[in-house]
Amino acid sequence: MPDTSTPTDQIVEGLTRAIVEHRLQPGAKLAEQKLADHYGVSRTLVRQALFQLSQKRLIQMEPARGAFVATPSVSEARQVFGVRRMLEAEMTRAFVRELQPAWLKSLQEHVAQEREAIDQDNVSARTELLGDFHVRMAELMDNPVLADMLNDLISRCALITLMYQSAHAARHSADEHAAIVQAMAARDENLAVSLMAEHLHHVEDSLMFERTVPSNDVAQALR
Amino acid sequence: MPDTSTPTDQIVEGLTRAIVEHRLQPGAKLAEQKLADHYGVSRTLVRQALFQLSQKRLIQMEPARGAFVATPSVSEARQVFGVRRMLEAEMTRAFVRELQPAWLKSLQEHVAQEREAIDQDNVSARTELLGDFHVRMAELMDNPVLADMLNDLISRCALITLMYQSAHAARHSADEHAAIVQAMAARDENLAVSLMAEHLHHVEDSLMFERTVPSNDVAQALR
DNA sequence: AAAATCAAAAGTGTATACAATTTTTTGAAA
DNA sequence: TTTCAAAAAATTGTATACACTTTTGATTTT
Repeated sequence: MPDTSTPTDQIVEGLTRAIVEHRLQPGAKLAEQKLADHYGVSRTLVRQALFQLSQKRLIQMEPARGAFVATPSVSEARQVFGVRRMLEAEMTRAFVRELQPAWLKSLQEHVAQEREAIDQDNVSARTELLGDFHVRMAELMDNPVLADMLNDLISRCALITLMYQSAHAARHSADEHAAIVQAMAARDENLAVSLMAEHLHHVEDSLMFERTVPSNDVAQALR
Repeated sequence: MPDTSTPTDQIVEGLTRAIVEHRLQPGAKLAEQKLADHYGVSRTLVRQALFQLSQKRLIQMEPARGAFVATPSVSEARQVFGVRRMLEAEMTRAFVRELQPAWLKSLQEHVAQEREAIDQDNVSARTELLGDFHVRMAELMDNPVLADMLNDLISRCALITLMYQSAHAARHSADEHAAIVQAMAARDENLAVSLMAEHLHHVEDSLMFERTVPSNDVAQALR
């Protein structure tokens, strides 16, 4: 496919994946020149990318000290999940009310993909798919504003989520997604909404384990 | 107070105000060099500010063509209000559940300020205050994640809202805010939630009038 | 007169240069 | 050896330079 995005977008993309997949440890320093060398561009473009990432709260910039992979606090994590519950409960309600057969099919296929990735122990794929389930709902409802917003929230969660989520918890998530889709198929609005709320509670509760300590080497993490 | 923000932040701030207060018309070209001259900095800083604004959807950047004040479509406006209803209904519920006396007092004072600005026909102040009512709730709940998110959504609305909102509609909004606070004071969770949902519907419905056409001159708009 | 064409001007995209700040290293004194 | 101080190196913040694209406007063609 022909490079549809700007160089800056590619850097944002690459760093986002590295952060969300935890190849870059929270707190890791992101030195501009090193990134520039890695991507074969000047610091100008790297800086643009870093500014964008700081707005998405994936990195934190300290004046004159540089950019660091964000280290969201437990309190911030709880706030993010709290907002997700507020938003997604009502989103689920609207989804069931406007439900179209094609939407169900799409979500069912999505859950199948999740299970495949989990069975294959593909951590980065399963992570992305588990988050995308929620974004997919917004997309199906043809609401890009909602989809964008969820995407941001979920990226932010990912920094926390993937820090802690076990394969077991991932399978649990996929099962809960399936149960939600089933409630939707039965047009049971209240059940779907409460399953979604519970699901988000479970994900939140499954998180706060101690972390592993991945590599801190930028060049290696970006491959 | 000692310049707490970076030069870039000041440009973002200045442009945000100019856009939200409609001194810069939707669609207006934002030429980098003109902005740089106005703020007495180089294009470098202006570009950083423009990128930030484009992420907040206040401006739209077209490759090699430059930055333009966003012109949100009616469909996008409806999506933004839809998301706000989803989010703020549940926020209102949580607010009443955790209600503290000091929160009520703060909101009551806020409504008083709104009415003062409306009585004095201070359009930019009333606009800001009417939006801030919603952000204030999130702040009182001590949830910066929610507050930030609402702030972004409301800025985005402002582009639409203030384009169309009459003094009459503004007073109506303030009255509805007062009614919501009253329901909160009575600890009537369901009433507060439904008043909030209705309020957002009313604001949305009051908007879609034809627009006036303000100045298109960047230098003048920024004073 | 309207449409098409091409040169000049203006504007954006990226790299580089340099000043200001922070971090690291070095070396001397306690 | 540890601690502190100063110098050196590395890094960030901003401005400028230049290539490339778009826009403008004059000129030619139909």
